[in-house]
Amino acid sequence: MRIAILKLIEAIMSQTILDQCEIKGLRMTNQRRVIAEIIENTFDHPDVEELYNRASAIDDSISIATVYRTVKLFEESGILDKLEFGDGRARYENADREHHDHLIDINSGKVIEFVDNEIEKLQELIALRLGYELRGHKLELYGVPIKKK
Amino acid sequence: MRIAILKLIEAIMSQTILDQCEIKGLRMTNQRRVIAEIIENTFDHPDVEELYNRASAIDDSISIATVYRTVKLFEESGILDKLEFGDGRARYENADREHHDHLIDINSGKVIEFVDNEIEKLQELIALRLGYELRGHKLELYGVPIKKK
DNA sequence: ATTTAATTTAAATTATATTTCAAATTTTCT
DNA sequence: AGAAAATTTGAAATATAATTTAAATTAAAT
Repeated sequence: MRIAILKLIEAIMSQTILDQCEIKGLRMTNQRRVIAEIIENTFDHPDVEELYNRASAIDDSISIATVYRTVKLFEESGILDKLEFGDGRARYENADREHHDHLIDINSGKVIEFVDNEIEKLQELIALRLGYELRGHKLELYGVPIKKK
Repeated sequence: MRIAILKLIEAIMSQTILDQCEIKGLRMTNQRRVIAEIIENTFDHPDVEELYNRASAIDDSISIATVYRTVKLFEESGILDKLEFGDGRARYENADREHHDHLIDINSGKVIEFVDNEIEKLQELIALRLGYELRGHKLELYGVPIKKK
């Protein structure tokens, strides 16, 4: 019973991207539904090209121009976050996803996600000290695995 | 006397970019000298366009192609560090400068440098917890100025 | 000083992300 | 269903950072 209530709350809280589109009165085309669906179930940071590949696998009539238009639309609607990693391409992630940073294994290239509240708070504090309100950050740690004997 | 010794040590330690070019056997043209000079006395993070502007002010025969070529050469020689913020252009700074992180004003694009020992230590700790030995990191804070009344 | 090899210039080219266009299609409204 | 408006397609166009090219210049070596 309590579990049922929790699930209900969860259902109310977690709007799907489709719901958000609905609320915002966006006209829902099949292309937008496909892209929304992909973003919904994506936990990485695809660029437009990659989104286009994934979308094409589901509906191969989608054009890359539509992907560009849709991510722009979704971003302006607050559904997507645009990320700029310095490689020239914009990357996107579900704006609903929880924040995380990355640790990159410089031997294997493996990427580990982590969140550390202390460091999050410290960053805000540092920004504040410098007279700024923190709006975002990018933290990447580069390391090598510690050998165990 | 002790101060004199300190100054001597400092002189030995702090090679100019010109010295570094010498050591690396790079052919020294006037254009390269001008660019080296600018970087030596620069404490911000100019992009190529900006370096070109500053260089042109000193020697207006310098072409932007040379600036591109020279920053590439200097970067490959470890004289310059290439920075990639999210705006598509590469920025450069003297590789000799002490480590620091960056706070980027997302309204003006202004870049503020900072060092925070607590956050440095915390990063090592986080890496350690994840089973890694920290070898490097990249931290950028993005913020907006706090309005004062 | 002369020679050789590297470098520079200015313009053209490449590379690549993103936007735009006209025509065709699809969605929404009545 | 039918009409109007928005959207999509595929290709072409745009924007712009970075690289390359050929001819001219310059640095370094002899």
